Amino acid sequence: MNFATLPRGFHFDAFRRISPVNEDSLWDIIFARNAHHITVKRRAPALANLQKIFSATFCLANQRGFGAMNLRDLCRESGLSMGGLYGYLQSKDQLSAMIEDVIRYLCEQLPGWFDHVSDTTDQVEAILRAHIYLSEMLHPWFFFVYLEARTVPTAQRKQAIAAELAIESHLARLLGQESRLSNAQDRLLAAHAMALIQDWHLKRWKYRREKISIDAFADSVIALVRARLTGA
Amino acid sequence: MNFATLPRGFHFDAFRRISPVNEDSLWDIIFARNAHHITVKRRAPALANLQKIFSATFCLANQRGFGAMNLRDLCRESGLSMGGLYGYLQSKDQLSAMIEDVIRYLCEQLPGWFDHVSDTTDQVEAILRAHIYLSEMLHPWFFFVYLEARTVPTAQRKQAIAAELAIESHLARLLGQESRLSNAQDRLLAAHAMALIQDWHLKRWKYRREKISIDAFADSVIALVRARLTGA
DNA sequence: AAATAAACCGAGCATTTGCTCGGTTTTTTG
DNA sequence: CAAAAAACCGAGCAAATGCTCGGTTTATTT
Repeated sequence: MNFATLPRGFHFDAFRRISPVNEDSLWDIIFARNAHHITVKRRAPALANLQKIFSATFCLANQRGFGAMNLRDLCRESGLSMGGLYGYLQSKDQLSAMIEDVIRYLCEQLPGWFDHVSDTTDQVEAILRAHIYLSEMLHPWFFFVYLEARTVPTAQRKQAIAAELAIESHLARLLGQESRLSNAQDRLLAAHAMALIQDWHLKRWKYRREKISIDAFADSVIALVRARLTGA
Repeated sequence: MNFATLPRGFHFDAFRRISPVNEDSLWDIIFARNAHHITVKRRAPALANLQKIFSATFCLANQRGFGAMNLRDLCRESGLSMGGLYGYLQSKDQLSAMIEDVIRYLCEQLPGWFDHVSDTTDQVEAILRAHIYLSEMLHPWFFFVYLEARTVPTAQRKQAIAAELAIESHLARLLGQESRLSNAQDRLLAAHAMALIQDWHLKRWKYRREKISIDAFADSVIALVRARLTGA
C-alpha cells in the first residue's frame, strides 16, 4: 500500500493515481472472490464478460431497480446469451450478492489504509475522503448496493450491517480522542459523517447538475465535521 | 395552521400534538387526491381499505423491495381480494405513484408552515426539525419513497426531483442571509442538511438499535448546521 | 322488506420470468 | 491440423405474475 505518500487533505486526482482498486482492477477482485462458482475458468473471457454483465446490470437496475430488471433484458444489454450468463452466476439473486460482497469487502479494508496517519483528526479526514473518492470511482457499484441492499439474502445483509456499524464505530472512536463532546455526541457525529459521504453517490445527479466537483463536495463535508469538532 | 404556537427549538411531542397531518389523517388526503381513479366512492370502506392496502404494501415492499412484491402477497397481507384491490388502483405501478405523490405534496407544503418565523436561522431549524419529525410519523412512507423513487413513471419522477431541489434552494437562500460563507458553500450546506435529515428514515434501524431518540438526533443535526454557520 | 346500488370476491387468461440442457462454436493443446 | 476442452447459444419448460370479469355479498335507499 502506498497511501502513506498521500499529503494531508489529498484530493481526488491524487487518490485515484495511487489507489490499487479502481474501475479496471475491480474485475480481478470479482473473479477471484467468486472463482468457486464461476464455471468459466479462462481468465481473459471471464474478465471481459464480467465487465459486460455488471455494466449491463447497472445500466438496467440502477434505473428501474433490480427487481424490475429481468434476465432477458440483461442478455440483450450485455450481449451474452442466457446460457453464457449462467456460466458466471447460479441465480439472479447471486448477481446482487456478488456486487454487495465486493463493495463490503472494500469498505472493510478502507479504514486500515490510513492507520499510519498519526493525527487522529487527520485520520478521520483521510478515511472520509477515501470513502467519497472510492464511491466516485465505483459509483454504480455503491449506488446499487445502497438501494438494493434489501434484495440480498438475510445472512449477507447482516454482514453488511455489521460492516457499516464497524466503520462508524471506528470513526466515533477516533473522533472521541480529539473532541470535547460526549460519547453519545461522538457517535452521532460519526453517523452524520456516514450519511454525508453516502450522499455523494446517492445524489450524484444533483451535484452534477449544479456543477459541484467532487473535491468541493469533500472539502465541504470535512469543513462541516471539523466545525462541529472545534466549534461552540 | 397553528405552527405559530410552537416554541423555538420545539421537539417531537410538541410537533406531533399540533401537526394537522399524521398517521391517521393521511388516509383522508390520499382518498381526496386519488378520488378520480378510485372506483369505491363510499368514504368509510375506502379509508379502511386504503389503510389495509398501504400498510400491507409497506410491510412487504419495505422489506424485499417493491419490484419483488407481487399482488398475491399483497392480497394475503391486506386481507382484500384481487378484485377488491383493483377498486383502489388501476395498476401495480399506480400504487407506488400514489405513495410518491402524497409525500411529495407534503414536502412541498412543509417549508411554508414556518414563514412566520422572523429569525432566518430559527426558520431553517424549524424546517429541518419539521422534516425529521414528519418523516418519523410517516416513516414507512418516506422510506418507501426514498428507496423506490426510481419505479415511478418519468414525468412524476421529474416532479419529485424538482420538489427536492426547491426545498434545498429555499434552505440555501435562508442560510445565505445569515452566513459568512460563499453562495456555493451555502448551497452545499443546504444539500448536507437534506442528507442528514433523510438519514433519519433511511437508517432508523441503526438509531433504534443504539437507543438514540429522535430528539437527540434532531438536536445533533441542528448543532452540526449551526456550528458550520457560526464556526471558523 | 323489496329494490337498487355499491363493494367485493377469486378462478382463469395471457404474458412474463428464472432457469436448464442438448447442441454448436470457439479456443487451446499436442 | 486434428483432437480435446472450454465457452457459448437460445429454444423450451414450469412456475409466477399482472390483470379481468362474471358472479356474489353487503350496504343503502325508498
